[in-house]
Amino acid sequence: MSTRQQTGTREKLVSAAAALLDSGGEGAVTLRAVGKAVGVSHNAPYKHFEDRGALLAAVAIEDFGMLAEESAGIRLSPLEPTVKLRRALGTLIDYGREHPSRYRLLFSDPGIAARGGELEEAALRAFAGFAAIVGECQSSGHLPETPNVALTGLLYASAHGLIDIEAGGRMRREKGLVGVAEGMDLLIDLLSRGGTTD
Amino acid sequence: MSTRQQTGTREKLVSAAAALLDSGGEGAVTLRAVGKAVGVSHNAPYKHFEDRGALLAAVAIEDFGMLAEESAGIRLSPLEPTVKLRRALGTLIDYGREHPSRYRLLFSDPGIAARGGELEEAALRAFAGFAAIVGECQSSGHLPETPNVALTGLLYASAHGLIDIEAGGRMRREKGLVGVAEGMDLLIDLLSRGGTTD
DNA sequence: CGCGGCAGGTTGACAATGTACACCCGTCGT
DNA sequence: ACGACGGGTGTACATTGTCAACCTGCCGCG
Repeated sequence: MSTRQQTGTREKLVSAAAALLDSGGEGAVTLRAVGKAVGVSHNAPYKHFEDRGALLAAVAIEDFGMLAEESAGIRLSPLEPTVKLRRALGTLIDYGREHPSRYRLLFSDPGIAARGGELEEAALRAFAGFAAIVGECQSSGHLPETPNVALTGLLYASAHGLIDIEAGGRMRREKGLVGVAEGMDLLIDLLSRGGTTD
Repeated sequence: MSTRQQTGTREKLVSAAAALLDSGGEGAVTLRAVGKAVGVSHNAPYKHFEDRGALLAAVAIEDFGMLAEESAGIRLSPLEPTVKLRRALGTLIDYGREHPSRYRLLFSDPGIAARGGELEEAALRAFAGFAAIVGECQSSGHLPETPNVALTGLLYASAHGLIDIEAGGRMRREKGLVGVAEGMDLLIDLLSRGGTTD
């Protein structure tokens, strides 16, 4: 418990960047705008971040941490494994719906992905939490005995695909495409149906 | 048959943009660079496209058409339904591997998705071809009787997720994550196992 | 034939933006 | 007392999308 509120300009910068991301997309996150939002000059961010990408990466790290925490909370809760799984996927879906640009930053931005280090660790932590939940579903016989990483990756990728497509503006109802939540439910249903048959 | 090779600068611009996309990512597609590659001035593109986005959209439309054609070819071939499905997904996967930036442009770029019209039609045509193949698999009992759009959307989204994650640089072998092709195979296997049980 | 228009191209200018550099100030450790 | 250094500021610059004014060869029409 710490690493928090030391009045830091740095944290304000990260928050401002996240807010801009939400309101205007990645393009709206200009160093000048971020600076103005915090009340500093457009060059101040450079005292805290290597470059624009590092600022975005900081946003991503923070959000990955948040997602990992939620995931952990769900895992430790006394719910049925499949319920946990659906709930974990639900938080991801909600996050993607409420913060499409941030979602894309974390999960779909090549520029960010390249920037390893701390960010990569944060991402892996989040993934690991999810994997654990999938593992519980497998142990309890609700999901096939496929190797855990493979199945987790598949579920994660499917969720990502659905969310990403929706976030990208495709998958409108008019086209008859299925929604994100329905899509995941469908997938889980289909997977668990073939589950017990080894 | 026409609307083709009239020596047009326009087509050269599209090709150059596609090439730059391949070699240096979306960021490398500057109007100046495209112009230089074609041998015209940096403002020439404006005589053919509304703005930079329209140029990118043209690339996307062309590629969507190509993918739709491939899809149609596969559908009309005398293969087993599931083989067709795997092959159709395979072409998508290959396309994503060979042209990651272009793939993202078509399937994962919010700026492009917003630009409806001709592009949307092209995308829907490609999707329809894929849906038809999925339909064949369902009729032949190889895939569950779930409503076609839903299942198609799910398969398409899963493939997209896997490809997108790989294209983004995540999903490295070292992390133990499954590869794109293996992921799709796994999904199809799991789905078809529960299929006949309605 | 002459000529007006127009598609397609050119140059120049502009504002926004990421980034580099030089400078400035207040707080500490010594 | 003081020097270094974290955190800030302002200026400057190259790159880029976009706009506007201008040019130019071709084509249809009088």
